[in-house]
Amino acid sequence: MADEKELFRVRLEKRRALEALGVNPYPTKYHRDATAASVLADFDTLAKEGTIVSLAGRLMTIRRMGKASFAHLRDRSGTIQLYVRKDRVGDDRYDIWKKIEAGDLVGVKGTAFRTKSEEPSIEVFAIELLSKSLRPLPEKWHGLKDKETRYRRRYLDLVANPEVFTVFEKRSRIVTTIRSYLDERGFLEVETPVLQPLYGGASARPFTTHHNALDIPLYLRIADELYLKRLIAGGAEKVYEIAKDFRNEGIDRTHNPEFTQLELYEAYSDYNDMMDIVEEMLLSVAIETAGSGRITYQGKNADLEKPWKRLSFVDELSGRLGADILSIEPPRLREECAKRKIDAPDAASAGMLLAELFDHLVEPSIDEPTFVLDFPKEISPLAKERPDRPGVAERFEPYLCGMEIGNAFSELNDPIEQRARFEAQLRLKGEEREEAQQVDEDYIRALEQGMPPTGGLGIGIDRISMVFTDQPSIRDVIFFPQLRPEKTPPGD
RNA sequence: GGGCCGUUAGCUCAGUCGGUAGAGCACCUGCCUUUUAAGCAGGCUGUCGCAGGUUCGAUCCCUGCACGGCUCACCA
Repeated sequence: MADEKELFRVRLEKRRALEALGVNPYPTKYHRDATAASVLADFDTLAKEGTIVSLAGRLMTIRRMGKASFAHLRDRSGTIQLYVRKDRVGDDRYDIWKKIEAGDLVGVKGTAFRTKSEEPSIEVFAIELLSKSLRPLPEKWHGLKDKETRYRRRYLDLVANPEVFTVFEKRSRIVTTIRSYLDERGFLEVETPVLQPLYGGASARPFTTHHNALDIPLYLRIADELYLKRLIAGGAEKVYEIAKDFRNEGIDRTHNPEFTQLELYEAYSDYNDMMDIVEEMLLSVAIETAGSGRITYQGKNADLEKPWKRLSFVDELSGRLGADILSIEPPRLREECAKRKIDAPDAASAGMLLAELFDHLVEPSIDEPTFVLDFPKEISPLAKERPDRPGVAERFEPYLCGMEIGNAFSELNDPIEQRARFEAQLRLKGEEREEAQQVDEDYIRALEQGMPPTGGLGIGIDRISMVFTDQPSIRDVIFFPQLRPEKTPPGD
């Protein structure tokens, strides 16, 4: 009687028995006027005044003792003990109660009292089945640990491990805090196309789909950048979008094929203003989620109350290599890579080699909240060049707790230059054209119309959610992370 | 894609130096009106991830595969 099918059959049997007793196993509504937490918060008053409270939730445990039972009822707010006595609910209702089991959703009415051991409880006089559960609960003591099952059946994970909710509540507060921050500063929240005839705004492989009526290929966006900047060209001045992007690439602890990004653009600003926004906005997120700017991620501390460290990509890497990286020829860069056993694809350009070297030599040592500045222009096709430093882009990437959490720049708004940059990208990427920025002629036309000088910023919402909820994997901040489909789906 | 680890009952896990397997929880039956990892008595439960190989015999050893985790690589 313990294999899965048998457990299911036994529960179905109980459902039938309940129906035979005139019980609808799936009624439409239940009126409740309290939660476990609200009762516990106000317990002594409720007990003294004998107030009738009505609660609803899932039965997690039942301890039956013949003509009386104890059970724990859980709702989103918490857990409270129920005491069900035969002489209080009546013989008929007690027969029904005997067919209700752990995992079922019920509504109860009763009064507050403390047991001999002082546990605050509800003495129930009316109990109603609200939804029959046909599958067993995971182990009551050890819970559900298997990660695969937890990710695949998040509903079961949430039942077995309610603390998972707190991570997602925090994630929600993070997004709310960001919205308030931007709304208060006059930013307009907008929506731009997910389905795009050209993909752009990042270097990544897209998901491809097809529109039947138009009979054209469409791509799921890899970024919203180029559309948001069209709005800036149209005079929007301050816009943002918090949206899903899709990148057809590998999955690991920090990458999910669909992920959420904040992108914002502010006219008449530059990347320095974007740094101010990152510092201020994330401090407000930290205060909201952690109570202060001091946070801990996986044992590492970060203090967001201090200004972020500035680290120059070009200077730092030049220091490590003992030469000005912007004037090193590609063969020498290849040597440097080889010396350190860093993979250097034949097609890699100077800029790509520099990015490789940086990722291996500098990135691992980034610990404090840091803005990595001064990226080579060649790997920053949408960013303006620094007027005082040719070859260097007005761009930065914020790093929090060692993790890259975004990307920002003074937006390139010279249409002639932008076209040249797009074309250079296509040449550089060679066969890997799919990852290159495509030449978006309409975007260039928008720049030709005239886009003000603009600062732009992208922040990975999943990544910062990992940090602010102290979760080691992106899968722990996404309810339904992408997994390979189950080999044998349920349903026999 | 490479390396390492995992996969045994619904859940959490043990185990078999090769002889087709166990515990606790859950579940079933009975008793029990202040229990709380309720208790007592009795009971049920398995393609040991999948497929080959070696062997008289494989859940165990070997090979391949699947799924997952970690990690390296790739990838903003």
